[in-house]
Amino acid sequence: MFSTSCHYGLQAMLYIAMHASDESNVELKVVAKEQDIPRHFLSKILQQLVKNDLLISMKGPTGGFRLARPPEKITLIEIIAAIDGLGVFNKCGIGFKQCNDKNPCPIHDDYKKVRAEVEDLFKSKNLKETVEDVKSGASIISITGG
Amino acid sequence: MFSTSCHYGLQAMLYIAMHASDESNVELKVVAKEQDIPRHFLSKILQQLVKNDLLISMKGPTGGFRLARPPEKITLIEIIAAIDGLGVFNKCGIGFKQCNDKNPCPIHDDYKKVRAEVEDLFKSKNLKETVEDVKSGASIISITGG
DNA sequence: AGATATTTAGATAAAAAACTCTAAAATAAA
DNA sequence: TTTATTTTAGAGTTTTTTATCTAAATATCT
Repeated sequence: MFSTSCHYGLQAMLYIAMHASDESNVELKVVAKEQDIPRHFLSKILQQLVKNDLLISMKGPTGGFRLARPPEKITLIEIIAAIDGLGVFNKCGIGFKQCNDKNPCPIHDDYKKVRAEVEDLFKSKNLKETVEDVKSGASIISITGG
Repeated sequence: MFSTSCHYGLQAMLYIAMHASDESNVELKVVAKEQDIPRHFLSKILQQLVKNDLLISMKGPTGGFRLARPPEKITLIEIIAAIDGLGVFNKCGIGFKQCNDKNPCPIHDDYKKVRAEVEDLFKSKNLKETVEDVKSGASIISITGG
């Protein structure tokens, strides 16, 4: 569904939402280690999220990353949009370039419907909700990190 | 969602279902040209579909490819299974390896549901239906080929 | 048998994605 | 002001995916 980079981005954002605050950052190396993501690769991804105003970064000691906005104001689809783009939610299921509402492929209508459901799912879920889910024990985001 | 190979495989199967019969084959080069797929690349994909008993191939003049079974006995998910495998329908939406029903990620339940809907869509659609859709003018599978 | 047409197979190449390394820039703390 | 620590940036590598080329195998037709 999404690229590896996009998965890493989502995972990292979830981790940062859990562990950073208005007064404290979480370091790249910690995210990388806890979420088992290649450090330098993650570095590029977080830079991209900074550029897209989803994260704030600070250099030097006590530096690191924190959310650019309150977690309830960041939905998962924004993270996807920043990394993979929203193309996935607009592409033909069979890969026909010319497929659209006027020129539908044999599964166009059905596929369009479920595609929209997936999109709605990521659009409706924000980081605050994911943090609450993890803190309540309803779900997990890493083996160690809860 | 699926790899380029998988898209090509689906497109080619749809084309062959439209243009081959019990007594006639359709040639690789025709599928490649009409569906705008790189010829030698498509060759590998069709070989894979032959090995998975979805196509029959014949060499020499009048040779080519035809369906291994009646089109109503081939569902789209079999094509996907032969090329990409069914992994897509079983993977975490956020990319967590450890995510499952016991250890759910924050979107596990929702994602699982829509993932199953996508799977059902490809499971329920067979090649006969797609051919009928195209022949009735309800949908298209290529610019030239109807 | 010979000519022609087709798939099969293997080697190779190009492009994209995933990942690594090193050095520079910035900043907090001692 | 120096040192230590962290992000940033750019180049470079590896792996995977996508695509191409050539020759062999097979089959049809004359």
